[in-house]
Amino acid sequence: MPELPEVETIARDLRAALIGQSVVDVFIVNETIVEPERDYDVAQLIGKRIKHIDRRGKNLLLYFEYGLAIICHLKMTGRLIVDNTEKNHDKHLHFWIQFEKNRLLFYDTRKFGRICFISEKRIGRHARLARLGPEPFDITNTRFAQVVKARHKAIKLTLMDQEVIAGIGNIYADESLFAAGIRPTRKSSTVSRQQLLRLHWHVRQTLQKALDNRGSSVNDYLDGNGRKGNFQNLIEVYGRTGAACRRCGTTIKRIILGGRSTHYCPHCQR
DNA sequence: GACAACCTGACC
DNA sequence: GGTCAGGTTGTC
Repeated sequence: MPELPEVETIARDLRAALIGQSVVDVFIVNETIVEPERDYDVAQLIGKRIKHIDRRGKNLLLYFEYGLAIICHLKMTGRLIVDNTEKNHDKHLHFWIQFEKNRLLFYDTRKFGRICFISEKRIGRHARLARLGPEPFDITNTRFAQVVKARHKAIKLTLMDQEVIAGIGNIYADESLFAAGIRPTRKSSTVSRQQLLRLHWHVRQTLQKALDNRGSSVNDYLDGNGRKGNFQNLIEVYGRTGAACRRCGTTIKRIILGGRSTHYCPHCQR
């Protein structure tokens, strides 16, 4: 479910609520969401303070004292919510940490999400993190144009390729390409350097706007406080199949690309 | 590249 | 009953 703006919003919410608190207890309700390779026993978290919380691509990183860390990927329906009122017997609650003042709960309807108990010094070598490309807000526009142009597949698939750029998923790939006026099916390598420089600007613009609106709650997404985002109300093409393009009135088209629904305006995007 | 797999729920 | 869903990974 969550892409960069959603994961970043959650990271900020968790940061505000949890930093500095000690772990009182940890509960794994469902082992299937825990990656089998662990650097330490979860009981070791008890008594340790949470030092900082980061995001890398769509991964959330929790750092505790004594070099203990947790990597969390929410995949499609995962949620990380700070809540003290929630009962523990929800069907989709798989993991939670009791802190001094708050409780952090991990829910996931489809159980695609994963939690990894890893030592801080090995985080960079975790298989999923090690392969991630640069963050869209860190990469320079010239470098962006370079790495995108080097790929020989549909530009939407390049944008969603986490090894090229980290954090862009189905919603923001569609929205960024609409903003830049580029058809999702165009081969990356055939898009001009000028167009790619513009695209990078629109990618950052789109992600920033989504961030300012606390992410998109199209289906399941809730922020770290259990509230919906607002960006779903500002979406131009994603999920608007058959509706009129707000820019030109043409009917928004839906095709399948890389197995994912892809939405675009046949008139505005060439 | 396309496709199935991992899962559950919503909707037609 | 079938289709679809903010993701990733492995197999043709």
